[in-house]
Amino acid sequence: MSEKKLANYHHGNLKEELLKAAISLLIEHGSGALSLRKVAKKAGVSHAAPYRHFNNKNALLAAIAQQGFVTLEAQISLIAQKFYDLPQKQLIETCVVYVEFVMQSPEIAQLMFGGVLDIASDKALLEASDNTLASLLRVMQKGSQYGLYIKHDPQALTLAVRSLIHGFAMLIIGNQLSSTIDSEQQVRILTRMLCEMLLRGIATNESAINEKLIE
Amino acid sequence: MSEKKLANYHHGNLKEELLKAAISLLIEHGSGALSLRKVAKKAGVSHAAPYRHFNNKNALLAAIAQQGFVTLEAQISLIAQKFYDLPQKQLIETCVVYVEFVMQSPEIAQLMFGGVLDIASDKALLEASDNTLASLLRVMQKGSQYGLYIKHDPQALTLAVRSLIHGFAMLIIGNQLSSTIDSEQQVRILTRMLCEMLLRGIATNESAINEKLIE
DNA sequence: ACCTGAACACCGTTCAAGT
DNA sequence: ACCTGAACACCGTTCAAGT
Repeated sequence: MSEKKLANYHHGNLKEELLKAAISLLIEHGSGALSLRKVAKKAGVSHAAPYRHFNNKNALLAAIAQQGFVTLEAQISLIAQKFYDLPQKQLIETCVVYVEFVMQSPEIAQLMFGGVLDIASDKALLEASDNTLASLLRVMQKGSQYGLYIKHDPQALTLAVRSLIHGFAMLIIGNQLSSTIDSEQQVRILTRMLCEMLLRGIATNESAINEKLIE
Repeated sequence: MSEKKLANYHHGNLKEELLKAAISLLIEHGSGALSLRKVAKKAGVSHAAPYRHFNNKNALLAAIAQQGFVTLEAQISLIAQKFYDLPQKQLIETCVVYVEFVMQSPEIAQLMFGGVLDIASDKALLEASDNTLASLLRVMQKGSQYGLYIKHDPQALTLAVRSLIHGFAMLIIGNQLSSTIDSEQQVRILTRMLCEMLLRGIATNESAINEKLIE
């Protein structure tokens, strides 16, 4: 007993260990079952040890969310790079990647987007969040440069795409689409369909002319 | 002491009292601070009393979510009735109402949509959720009858509108749009803008033709 | 500098006992 | 039938004390 304990006593990377332990508990048993004490136990330290590395439980959760934003940003940037000269494909594949990320890590997505954490109060978290948004904005700016979109500025375009795909992803992990969704393949198809609908519109030309949209 | 206590002892509407107490605690102090024991205290009963009326804490939360779905459904149906022969206005005002509901009751919205509750396992909750979705579907069907939309079936149209507006609303309460949003009036404007973008599309005709959307 | 163990004020849930 | 009070196994957080 004492041998392993002594070896780990000042191991220096307890912060990383705690993060890894927390993430694996989160994925295995859900956020409802995640306690700091279990994280500490899983990392092999006392329940008070995490407080050397995180101010409180929320700070640990914020670190997980931050890591989530970094991962998502990397995936979006990878897509942007992969389809450098195909802005419309960039857009669609970015949306696919976004939805797949949320579906693959629903608990982490809830930490990132659920509003429990005060993003603005954590500098590193805010930066990671901003970077993710910036990568999406870049995709839309690219499309604008290619003359892909009508009138609207990239900020508005980003908000529209972001809302659409975020809503779809959150509906999925919120179990609001259980009757609509049955396979991962279908999610890809629906994501593309939604992008197509936003890109081309869902109104007929006649109705768009015949009825005033804004009173 | 005994007078009031005896009067309330078998008051019969403790279930309603508990719900009201829970909702007011939820609104005042957030879901993180909501405990069954505080709810019981606020309702003036012992901490074990709620278990006569709810199987567990989640059952209480499910009842709150159910009530939320009923309220939202009523608001959507009211809009549909108010603009009976203006399907496009129906759509836009429904979206406005949806976003305003979520903004006004973010904690309840999280219960409804956050995925913590297993909606399918609670008959009453599932029914309320289904009714809400049905009211939105009816709005889209109405528009289809009026020839407002191109090709897509009402299910697909509903998914698109729902994703867009749900995403926008959840981004707002998830504090993801703090730099974009500053007033309630602006939310209305942005909601209308997003609806318009989905209705008319964001792609130029040229780009929609020049580049294949689906590989 | 880093971790432990006891302590405190909370939880959700159960259950015998009271009315 | 409905509620109470004690009890249990958990929490997050703090802090003196150990190495």
